[in-house]
Amino acid sequence: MDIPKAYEPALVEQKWYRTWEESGYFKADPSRSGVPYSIVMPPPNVTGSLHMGHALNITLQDIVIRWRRMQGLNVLWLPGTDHAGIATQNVVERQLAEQNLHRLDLGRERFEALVWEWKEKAEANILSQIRKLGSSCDWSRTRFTLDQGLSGAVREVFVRLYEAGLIYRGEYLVNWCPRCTTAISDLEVDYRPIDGKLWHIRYPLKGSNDLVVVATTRPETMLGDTAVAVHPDDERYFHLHGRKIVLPLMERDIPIITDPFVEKDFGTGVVKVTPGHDPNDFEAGQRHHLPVVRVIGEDGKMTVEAGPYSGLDRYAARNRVVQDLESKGLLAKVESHSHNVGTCQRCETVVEPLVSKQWFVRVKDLAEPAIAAVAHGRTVFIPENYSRVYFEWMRNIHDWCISRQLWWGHRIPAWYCKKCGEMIVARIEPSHCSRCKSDRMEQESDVLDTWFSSALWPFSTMGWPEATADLKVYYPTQTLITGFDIIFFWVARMMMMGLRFMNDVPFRTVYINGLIRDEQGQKMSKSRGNVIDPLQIVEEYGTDAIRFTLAVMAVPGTDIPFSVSRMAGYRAFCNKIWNAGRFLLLNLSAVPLPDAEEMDRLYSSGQLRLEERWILGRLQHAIRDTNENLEKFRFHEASNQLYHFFWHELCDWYLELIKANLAAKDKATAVLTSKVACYVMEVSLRLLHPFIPFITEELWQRLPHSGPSVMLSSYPRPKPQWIDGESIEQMEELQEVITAIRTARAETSVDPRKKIESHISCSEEAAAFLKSQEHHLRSLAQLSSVSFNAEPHGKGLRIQGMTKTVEFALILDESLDFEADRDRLRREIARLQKDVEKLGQKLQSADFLNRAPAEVVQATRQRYEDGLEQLRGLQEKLAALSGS
RNA sequence: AGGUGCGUAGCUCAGGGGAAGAGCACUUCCUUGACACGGAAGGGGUCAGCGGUUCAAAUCCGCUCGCACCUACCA
Repeated sequence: MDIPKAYEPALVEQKWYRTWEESGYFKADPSRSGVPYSIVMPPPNVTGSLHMGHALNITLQDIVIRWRRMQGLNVLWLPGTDHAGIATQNVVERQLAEQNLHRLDLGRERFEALVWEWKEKAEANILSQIRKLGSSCDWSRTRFTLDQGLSGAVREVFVRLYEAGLIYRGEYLVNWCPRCTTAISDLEVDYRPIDGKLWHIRYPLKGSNDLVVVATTRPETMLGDTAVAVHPDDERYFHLHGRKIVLPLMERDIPIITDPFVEKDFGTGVVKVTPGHDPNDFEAGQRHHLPVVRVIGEDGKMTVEAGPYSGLDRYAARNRVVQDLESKGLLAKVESHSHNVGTCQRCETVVEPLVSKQWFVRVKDLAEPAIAAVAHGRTVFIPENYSRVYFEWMRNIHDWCISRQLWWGHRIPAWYCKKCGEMIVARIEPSHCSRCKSDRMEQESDVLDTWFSSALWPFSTMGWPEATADLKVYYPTQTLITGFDIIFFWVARMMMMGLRFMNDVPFRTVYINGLIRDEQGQKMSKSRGNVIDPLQIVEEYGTDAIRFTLAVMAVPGTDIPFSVSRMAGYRAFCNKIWNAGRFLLLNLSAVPLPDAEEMDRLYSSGQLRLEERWILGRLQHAIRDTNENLEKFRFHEASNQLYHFFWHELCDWYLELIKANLAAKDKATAVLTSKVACYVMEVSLRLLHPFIPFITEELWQRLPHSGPSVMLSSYPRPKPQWIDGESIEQMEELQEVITAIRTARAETSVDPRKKIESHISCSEEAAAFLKSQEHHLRSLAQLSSVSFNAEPHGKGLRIQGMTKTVEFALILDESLDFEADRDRLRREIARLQKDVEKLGQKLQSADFLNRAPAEVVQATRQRYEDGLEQLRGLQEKLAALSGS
């Protein structure tokens, strides 16, 4: 048998992935039987390549999908990518900038062509990375948000919402990025603390020599002031009510208004009102019907409305305004003041709030059913507290600005008549104006916010608005797995759109995965230089190792400090699995894999030995736990528990215990042992497959199996009747005795290879049991002989020890370290004494005896008595040793 | 300002009302024919602090301290 000593992922991953894909194992078929189970993959942006967050997200989805597929469900996992408007446009713009070019130099068409070129490359790269992670998604259904089909869905939704009055166009204050030269939504603004200044400016009161002092962090906006406001109840300023201000520098009269939005305690309690450049002021302006003066333009420079400051950059204008005020004696004082400044999430430029004509979705009516759906549990968040995050935002939702002044995205399906100005919103480009019949129509140049198309993803990808078989079978999807950072951006909007256009929630469960951080818990970022490239990790450690690591660390909703050293531990686990398989391959008698009936027969035939009944029982536990944990999306517990089962039960004990029998000269014994071992291994591989698909497939194929692929085999279901309490207890006893003997040997520095004589005294019952397992005692504890309840013959030195049920002596014919032995005994005695004391106290308490459940009291008493007895024994041994 | 989460072994983290867990690191020993990406054994924790509920609290509740994050907004 040609099987390498160490698992080499590179040799198997590509091979199996290609086989799976080419055999069509990933393909969904709406016409097949089985309960549908679908997931749409959160589409990665075509901005670059996958990061660890994607690796986590994709791994978890694949685990769920492979598990459900093996359970026999009718599975669809639909992959794809997102055009990511601003982000992708920025990437290409940056490349142009390197050649000293701007997109305006190219024009819209040529620029778009360039972005498409980029997209093709990025997408190909991303999809191949997704493959490398072992993802079993249906590639025949791969979608891209700018695909023809999806674009059709976008248009359809836009038109329907417009016709329903839920989309409107108007002049409002929006967040504007002067660098990207586009509007961005509230969610795309990051606030950062900035050490700024608070300028106190004297505003002359009209018709008097009085001055009113206002405080501002943005003096340049005063050029656009159209009022000054005070709180209506502020006694200090009652005399100002109804008066006017002569706005300095601009020398125009503006009213003093009263409005409760003014905070009396901040600054001077008098605030300048600039409806054109501040969200609060904009609203105040609407309340008081103030004119809007736009002094800062879309390029971040002062407009003609700024008079003498026109053409200056907004920051240059600030300096000039301050200088001019100072020279006129109108600057009362300057304080340093730290405050939050909004910046563009994509390019970090300070955002300029400004009034412009934009498209909006009226969102209240859409939000209501989406709130209700979660409130009624039609969609459930895991962990559950994220529903609070969702509610909080949904209940305070603002209209959604969906237009972007970009070139990369879905062009808004609105046309304007160049002749009469009529606007037409339509599914197909109108050939002429419906009002004046002119054929000089021009399409709206704005594109839609990326999230507008992403919001349709769960159904647009399945062919909506056509009534496709996919939609019928696979919508709503079962599960969405995504990060908390896009609950508002994406999850909430999919909820709204799904309910509106499909009349049902887009997914039953939203599992929120955590953020991947570095080992020190720092966010991974290029600027910190702590980014780990998942594909590089895959090359170094293998896909299975990274997948298992991510699964083990995936505690729902909490961040994951990704640790390479920890992953090395899970690579070792893969290697362990490999070698367990290798061991069987090298030692099995040639037997076919026993089927379920044969195993049932064997189990009830009474031929199975302790270790076999035990491991079959433990296997059922593992099966049950894995299924239960996956059901609850507890990936970390599912995988951790499998790790423990496979390594520390199956490998450490079971495989060790069957070695002799596997190699037994007695053919029947060897065959029986082989059969059970085959079975245990085969089930374990199936159990592990969703987590570590490659190594399990490779071993499964090499070992006795039936069927074309482990990924198509059935997922193990527990057989509770194979959980045999007696074998588990007996096994524990055996393990305890073996471990105690090993400990005694190790601590007294007996040569580990030396077979030694042993003597055990215990109850008749225990003796009978241990006698039946004598071969195991000998091989695992390195004993030459075991005698029971008889005085040891021979006069060698003795090491003594005990467990709950036995006392033992190991006979040596050479000197040994008695002091070490005494030390060991003293330590054990001290430890036991503490325990026993604590238990004794508990048992003294009448409250405990009366109120604690009977089985707890019983268990406590048992432990107490065992402890006492052990303590007595140990003290005797110590005394004997000290005497010698 | 409001909210959420976290503080458990040297490090990174699970667990969660009835005997402290994992990976890595550490100590000692072992190249015995699955595996040194290994085996055996071991050291190491008043589970942030203070109070409360309970027969029983690392676990539930309250407060304090420290650390993250989210939302809102600060003229």
